[in-house]
Amino acid sequence: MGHTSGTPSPRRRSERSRRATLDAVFTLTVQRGYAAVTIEAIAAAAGVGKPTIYRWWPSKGALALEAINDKVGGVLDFPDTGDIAADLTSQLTALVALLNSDFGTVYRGVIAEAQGDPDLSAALRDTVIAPRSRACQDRLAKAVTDGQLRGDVPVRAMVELLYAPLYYRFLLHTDPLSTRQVADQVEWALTGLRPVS
Amino acid sequence: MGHTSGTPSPRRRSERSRRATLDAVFTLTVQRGYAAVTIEAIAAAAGVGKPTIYRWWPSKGALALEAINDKVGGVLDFPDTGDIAADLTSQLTALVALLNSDFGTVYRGVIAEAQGDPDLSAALRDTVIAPRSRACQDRLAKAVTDGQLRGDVPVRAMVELLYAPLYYRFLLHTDPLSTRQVADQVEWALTGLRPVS
Amino acid sequence: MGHTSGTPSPRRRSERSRRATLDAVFTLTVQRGYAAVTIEAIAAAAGVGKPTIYRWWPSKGALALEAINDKVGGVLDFPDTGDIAADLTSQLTALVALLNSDFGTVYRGVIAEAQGDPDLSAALRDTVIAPRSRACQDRLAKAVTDGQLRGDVPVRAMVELLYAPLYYRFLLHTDPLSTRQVADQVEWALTGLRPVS
Amino acid sequence: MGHTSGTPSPRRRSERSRRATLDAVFTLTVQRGYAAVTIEAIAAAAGVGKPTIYRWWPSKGALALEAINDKVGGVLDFPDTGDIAADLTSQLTALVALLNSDFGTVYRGVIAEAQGDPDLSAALRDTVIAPRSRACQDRLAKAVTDGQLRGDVPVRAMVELLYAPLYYRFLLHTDPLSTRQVADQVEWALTGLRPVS
DNA sequence: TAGTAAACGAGACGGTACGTCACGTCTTACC
DNA sequence: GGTAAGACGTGACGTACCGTCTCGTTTACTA
Repeated sequence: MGHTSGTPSPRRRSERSRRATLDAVFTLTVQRGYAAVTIEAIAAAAGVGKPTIYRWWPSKGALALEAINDKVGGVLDFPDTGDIAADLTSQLTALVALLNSDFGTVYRGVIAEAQGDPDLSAALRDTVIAPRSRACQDRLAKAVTDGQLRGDVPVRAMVELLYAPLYYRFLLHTDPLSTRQVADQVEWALTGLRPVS
Repeated sequence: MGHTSGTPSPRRRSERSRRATLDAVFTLTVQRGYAAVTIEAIAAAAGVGKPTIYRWWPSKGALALEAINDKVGGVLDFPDTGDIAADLTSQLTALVALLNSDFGTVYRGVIAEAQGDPDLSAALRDTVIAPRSRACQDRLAKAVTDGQLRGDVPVRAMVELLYAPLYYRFLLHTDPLSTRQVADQVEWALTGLRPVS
Repeated sequence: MGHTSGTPSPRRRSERSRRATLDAVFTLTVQRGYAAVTIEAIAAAAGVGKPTIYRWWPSKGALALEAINDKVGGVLDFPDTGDIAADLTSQLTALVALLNSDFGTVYRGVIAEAQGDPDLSAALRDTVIAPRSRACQDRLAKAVTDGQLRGDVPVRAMVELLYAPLYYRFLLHTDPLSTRQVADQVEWALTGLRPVS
Repeated sequence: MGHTSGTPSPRRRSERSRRATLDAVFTLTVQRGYAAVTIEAIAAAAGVGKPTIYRWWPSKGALALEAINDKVGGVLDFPDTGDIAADLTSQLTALVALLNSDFGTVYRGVIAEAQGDPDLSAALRDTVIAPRSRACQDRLAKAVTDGQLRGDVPVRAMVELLYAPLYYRFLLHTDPLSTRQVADQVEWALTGLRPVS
């Protein structure tokens, strides 16, 4: 839907146009906010024709998602120092820094758009969230094996307990995200809210 | 911004138009999805003129937010049976049911729109999230006093640890929200992820 | 076809927009040539929105046709001095002058466009050509009654014999149209149309 | 204008492509109407690359004009039975038949396009109209010499008096062209052109 | 019990962006 | 080297909504 034709052969594709388009999405979104960016403006800023954009991406959301993945694509490995609390803290701190950067502005827009676009939602989950969640789950599983974490809680639930508060603040704007709180939040998630008996 | 004139006197306001408009937003959003609903369609469905809508609401988001608050407005009291785990479970279960209903569709749309609209974001926080968060915080504070929860963790952080995973699934669509998992999730948040020593 | 909706009520129509649009078509066509004029350019030059144009006219051709009729609308009466040759000469001379003016540029464009648009072709025939042809036929019929023209040649054929050479030069650009040749041309045609003495 | 480069050497030119292109123009124009035919569609239908078309023809009009000349190119000789009325009737009847055939559809399109394209207009005049007009003029001149036509009317004007009514109906669609009326029309025109006995 | 001023429905308006189409140019690979 | 295929930048297309602005018409307070 939206494609000019049925997925053209990428052999003759202009890498120059691809790069300029992805860069323009990022720049414009940071400047004006995601919702205010139009495909026309992207095309103009990138020095690219609109049909070229529609030839390769079905929507602004798909374009922005690729821009995001293009920016942070390779970073997938989870640290393993042996200390699960320290590893989680360093990883979550990095995520907070990322969400507070220009990247966060674009990411927020994509998440917003995905609320009304199932295809984009699936792509967002599959290319951004799921891979990182899995990397985290692997590290948590090892911590379980090491005896540092309980074995009777699904690692998927652990991931949510650790990451969800960050997204909560990121998307609902109740409190600003700060890298300084991360260590405490990890600790509270690991220790639980009940008093030490 | 968006108002036809400087805040008209609400004395002569037509309650019939207000009701029809709010109902139309809700119905249309459920039918077509939030992003696909236009103010023109709302006006037509409600049998209302466009200027009437712009006279009373600055944007589709503000309109949808009022429709939401109109739907679940009064429910603000937090149960207190003396058992904090049970109270949290019942409350979170109710929220999950709500998010999985038609209400969730509209709510999702408003949250999405708020990502690019600071006014709407603030209104969403102040009228929907903050009051309920405060009610929960009060109940948690009492549980701290009762010795059921630790006193060295801020209640705001507790609220996030409990609610955030629900919003995480609601907005990122990693896993479906189910009322059956709520009790376990509450338990894990309260107990922590470390093994029982 | 092309209408935004099914013929809106003309009661609230903006006369200012109508005038500005018709004037813009004329001005732009004279400046750039009919084929080079776009509806976007018309809208911009008239200070009018594109949808307003599409609301009231189905195509550029229909718009240009109305501009033409707006320009020369009332002139329909055929002179009658009693001398058919003189009357035809004055009328045809006026037509040649018109075709050689800015009007001719627009008229040519409409005739060209009508070649591929049956609706426009019919409208052109019914609103421009047929009424004037009929007026001429009436005058010719009177000349027949007066004994100045043969009665055994259909007046429609007479009209063609008189007018067609003008259109021939106008559209095929074989020779320039000149007002000075008109009298001779009328004379040559009439020699054949006069009653056998 | 439009040429990819400055007139390539026609020695290596593919006759197969030329033929297929000219045939495609004709077929598509008859099928869809001249205005609706695009160069892309011609290229696709002919199994020819677009640059090949632009290499050899400057515009769709030039292409269609060549297709026309390719179709009726050789027919230039005017009959001479000694009877000018009969010769004119047979020739004009043939033209009417041609204009009412598929050829007429393409021809109409070219004439329309020529209204806004001086180059095409000149080419149309020089390659189609002028040669046939000259052939007719020659025949008429002989008839003058033979004493069948007046000597004081320019043969160019005679040509117009005879041919213009056909083009008038062909382009303005006031009445359908019929081969049966031709003899009468020739007669009416000639009555004026015959020498005063 | 009018008179009147507001809010109202309807919808035309000047705009902006949409997603598509065809243009004419250019590049690549083949023959 | 001419050719087919087709991606490219460009720009106009006709449409959908935007938010504003008249219009007459209710409607409900005032006098």
